[in-house]
Amino acid sequence: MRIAEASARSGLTQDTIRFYEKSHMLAPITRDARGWRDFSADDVNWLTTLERLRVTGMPLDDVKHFAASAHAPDADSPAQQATRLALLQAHAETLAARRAELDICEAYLNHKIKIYTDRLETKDG
Amino acid sequence: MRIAEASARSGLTQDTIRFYEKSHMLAPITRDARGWRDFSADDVNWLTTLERLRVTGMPLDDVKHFAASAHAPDADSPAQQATRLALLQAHAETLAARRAELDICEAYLNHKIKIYTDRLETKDG
DNA sequence: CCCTTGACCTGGAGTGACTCCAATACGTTA
DNA sequence: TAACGTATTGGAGTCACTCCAGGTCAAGGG
Repeated sequence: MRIAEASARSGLTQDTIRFYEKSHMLAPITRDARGWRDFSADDVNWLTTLERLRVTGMPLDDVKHFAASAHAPDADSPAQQATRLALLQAHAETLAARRAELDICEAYLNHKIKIYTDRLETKDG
Repeated sequence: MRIAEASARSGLTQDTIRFYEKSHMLAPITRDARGWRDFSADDVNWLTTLERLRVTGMPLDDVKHFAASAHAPDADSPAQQATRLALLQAHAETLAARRAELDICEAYLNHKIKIYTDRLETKDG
């Protein structure tokens, strides 16, 4: 399929897909007679995985390591799988930390909002 | 106080404080005879507020509007307070959305992690 | 008196992860 | 033949910092 469909299916923009290809995060994408990219179903699955990692905010350097491991000749060896698992686990920890931060921020914001609403409500008192 | 102490108290780096000043997000900071910034307690309170907004990921444009309202001559008027309240409420909504996204991402990550751990555990079977 | 140290100053370049744009190419439709 | 739609490329722009080179100034040490 062409880049428009790959984009629609993976949720990544066409620009982001091209950017990921430039950054060596994809297996080589074949080209048709016109020089247009021709994505396989596997390619789209990989793009979808990258999209999920991206939404979680995993740094591109980590995504690159993940990609390198997944595209290595021995990608399915226990060692490579352990490498990828370690990346995912480390990232899960940063997400947990971010959630904690988000909690604090929400509490702060709600506190501030309450101060403002209280003040505005009693402006005639 | 000087910038080092303002930085320590507010949690912002010295570079970020200078950047915020350049970007007109602070009330004018007085300078001593040497030309060094001299922060008042009020200045530091304001920096601390900005740090909280920053950690929540409020876009700088919004923070600038917030700052403009807080430093307006009629900053304490109901209209200006309502302006700031609206900014905070809008931001609280984006935080709620981000939390929802984070939930989905954590679920996805945990799912992936489980797949890997299961596969590695049974590698000898 | 000079030298070093340390805290600060400035303008400007670099970073990460895209995102947008101009110029170009090619096949199809009117 | 011209316009249209879909793609290509390299490179510039964006956001929110972050870092750096080169400089000033006051105090302390030899």
